[in-house]
Amino acid sequence: MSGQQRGRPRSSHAHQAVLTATLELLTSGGYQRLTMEAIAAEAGVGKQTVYRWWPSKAAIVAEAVLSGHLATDASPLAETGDVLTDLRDWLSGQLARLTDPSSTALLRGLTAAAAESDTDAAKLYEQFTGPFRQYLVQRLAIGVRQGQLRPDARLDAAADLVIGALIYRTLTHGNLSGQGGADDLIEVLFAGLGLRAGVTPTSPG
Amino acid sequence: MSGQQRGRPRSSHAHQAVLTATLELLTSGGYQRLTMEAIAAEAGVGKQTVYRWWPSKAAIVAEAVLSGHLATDASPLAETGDVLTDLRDWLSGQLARLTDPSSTALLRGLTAAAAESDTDAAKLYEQFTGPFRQYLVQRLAIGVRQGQLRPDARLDAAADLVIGALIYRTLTHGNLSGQGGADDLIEVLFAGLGLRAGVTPTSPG
Amino acid sequence: MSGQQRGRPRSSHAHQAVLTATLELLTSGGYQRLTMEAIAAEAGVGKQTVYRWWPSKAAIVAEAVLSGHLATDASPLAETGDVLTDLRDWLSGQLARLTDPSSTALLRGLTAAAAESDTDAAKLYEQFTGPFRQYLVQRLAIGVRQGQLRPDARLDAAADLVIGALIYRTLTHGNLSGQGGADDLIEVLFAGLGLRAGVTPTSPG
Amino acid sequence: MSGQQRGRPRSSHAHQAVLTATLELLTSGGYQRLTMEAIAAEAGVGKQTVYRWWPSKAAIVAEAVLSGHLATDASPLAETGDVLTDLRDWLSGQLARLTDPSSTALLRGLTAAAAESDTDAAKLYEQFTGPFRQYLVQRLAIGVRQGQLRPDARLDAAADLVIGALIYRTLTHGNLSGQGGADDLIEVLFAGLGLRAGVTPTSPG
DNA sequence: CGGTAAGCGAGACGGTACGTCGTGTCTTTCG
DNA sequence: CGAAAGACACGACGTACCGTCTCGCTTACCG
Repeated sequence: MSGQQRGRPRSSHAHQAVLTATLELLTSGGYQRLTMEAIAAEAGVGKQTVYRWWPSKAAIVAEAVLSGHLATDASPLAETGDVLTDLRDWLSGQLARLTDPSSTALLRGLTAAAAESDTDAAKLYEQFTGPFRQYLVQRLAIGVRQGQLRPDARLDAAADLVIGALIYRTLTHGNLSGQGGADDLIEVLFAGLGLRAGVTPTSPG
Repeated sequence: MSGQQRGRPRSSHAHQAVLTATLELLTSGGYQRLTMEAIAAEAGVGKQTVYRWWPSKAAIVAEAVLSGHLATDASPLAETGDVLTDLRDWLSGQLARLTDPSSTALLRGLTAAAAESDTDAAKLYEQFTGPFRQYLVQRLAIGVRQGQLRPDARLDAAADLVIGALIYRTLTHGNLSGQGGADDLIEVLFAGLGLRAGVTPTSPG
Repeated sequence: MSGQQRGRPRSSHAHQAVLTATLELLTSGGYQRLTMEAIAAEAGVGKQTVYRWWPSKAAIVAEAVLSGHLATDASPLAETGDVLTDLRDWLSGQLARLTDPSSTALLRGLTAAAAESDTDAAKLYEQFTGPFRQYLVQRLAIGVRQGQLRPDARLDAAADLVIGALIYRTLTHGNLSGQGGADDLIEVLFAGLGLRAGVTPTSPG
Repeated sequence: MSGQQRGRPRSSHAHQAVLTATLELLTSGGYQRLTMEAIAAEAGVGKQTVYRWWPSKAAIVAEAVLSGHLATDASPLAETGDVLTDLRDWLSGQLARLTDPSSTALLRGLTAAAAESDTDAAKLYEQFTGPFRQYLVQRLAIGVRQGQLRPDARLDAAADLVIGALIYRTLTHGNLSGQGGADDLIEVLFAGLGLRAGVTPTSPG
């Protein structure tokens, strides 16, 4: 009878409350207000409980991101059949979202969490950007299969360029011009991917 | 004129010592060791002196970057006449530098400094990446003038893509494959810039 | 009942250590060395713990005095049956003790603590001198009961005079002449200034 | 002789302003507000000027007291011919003055200044209380000469008792009962504790 | 009358201590 | 035996004064 549940079981309620509190504090007050004490207090949870489940602030943020508590808005790209349009729309949407203060707060907080921990940094960042990267590559791969893109296009590198630019622009430029910014990136990107005949990579207008 | 010198003039020695100490601590111990007290102690300076000159840690790092105390290795691109070669070499060099632990520590510290201050973030980041961006655009502009690149190429967007990718890869990937990584990025970039006939953008077999 | 014990109880060990450290620093280095940081360090205690228990330095000193951690040497007067002898001996003893550097350091520190806080001053002083005052009045009262002193003698006023003189002499005179000083005070106390016939010293009806 | 006047003479205006500022700060805000910087600022004087003239805060207070900038109200006792009345009136007046908040602030500040400096303490205190003591002894001596007091009365000891009691009562008791308090002290002083027959209070020859 | 020397207000300097806040660990009681 | 509560040792924060040190500017005496 040794394998039996002893003592009080872990409270999944506490677990959820911590993740929710983390979201709340991160989007509202930035990374500065995201202290372990504030998380515990906001969640109505003992500090020890937080430390029992997560080794660091970065770990909490990481799980909050992965578990969907943080609205990262990582959505698959549309598949209209035209990879150019789909990518442009997706990129415009992402840039639009990044004008929202809570999104920039989140991204900045994430960056801070990554920067502060030598060990968790890479992991955290990859977990956060992973889904975006995955959706991007998936859609581009379809474009390749459909003959719209060169078969030997470096999809991974392209995804890195796109995501890196998104983050970089968010962190540096105060105001992002939603549509124009996307078009410029698209412009550079698509010719690089070897867009074939009949498709004009230039922007509308 | 009322704005004349009153009281003891500010010590440029103290000023320099703080910037030097900031570099030392940032590259050696990471952003965690970069406390105001450590900076003051390392510089042999009173804390008040630090606060008298800079309002925040981010501001110190920003000036340390700009003043050249931090070896950011932002160098102009070579001009061999072949923009492809020049960009590839430069990119390889940057990626190689970013494998150096002190460089990643610096970049991470910079990111942390940017993330911790809502106000200084954009400014700090732009100051740090500004020179890189400028050199990139300059060389690409020459390529345009020499007819190697499309006259309507979006140089700014290309620079954003490159720098964003550099930072992103540094923060996420533990190990960067110096040559291959650069080639992939080059591959995507150059066709996008409308590389003309006779120049092969593909990587070495 | 809502007022029940929650969380970790306060450490009486820390409490004691602070009082002991206060004594040590006060008697050895004077009030200047008695800083909150020094107390915490000497006691092996966090500063926060000190502030959690006491609102000010004066409060710590006050409790250290009351709790007997500070050797104030407030002892009852002997009862040989002769109030004159008992008072003279006690007074000589106190004056002798006050030639001890650590005692003067303590008294001076106490005075400094009292002076630095408008609110705690009176309380602190009274707590310190209270026992002395009490023992004095007690012995004098016995003298009255035994018919050695006038039944209408102002014992409180006499005690104030004695204690005030002790403090005053300690703070002003560098060197106190143990025996002679006591005798002079005794002389005045017991016989007064010897008001001559026809003059009534008592207060108006 | 080399000791002749060279350079700009010291500004008596600055000197006066410092003493006045010291008074102002000491009586208004207590000893806590009496910082060197506050004195210099209030006096409109450079800090160095203050340090050039006085080695310590206690020294400033001491001179402020002596120079009459501080209204210590040390006045001679009246000489109506009746030493009892004169002393009682004087004592009542002093106790009345000591109910004034600015007077207690001054006395407390003085005590603090004395307590904080091992070296200046005695000197400072004696300078402050000296005049009071002197006036007291003078009047008592007249009483002796006029045959109202015993020729062998210990006048110095009596003065110490009176002044000590005044200070002690001010520092400890929140409210001093002007008249009654004086009468009690007078009672003890003049008639003593009324030692009964057969007991000789005098000291050894 | 110009030179020289010291005092002047101002304020930055290297320090120390302040009182607060956050860290990660611990020790209670309660469920 | 987990979880809340919260005290613990520790260390960094940003501020206030300390006593010292330059600055540019008087204000005297001097040769």
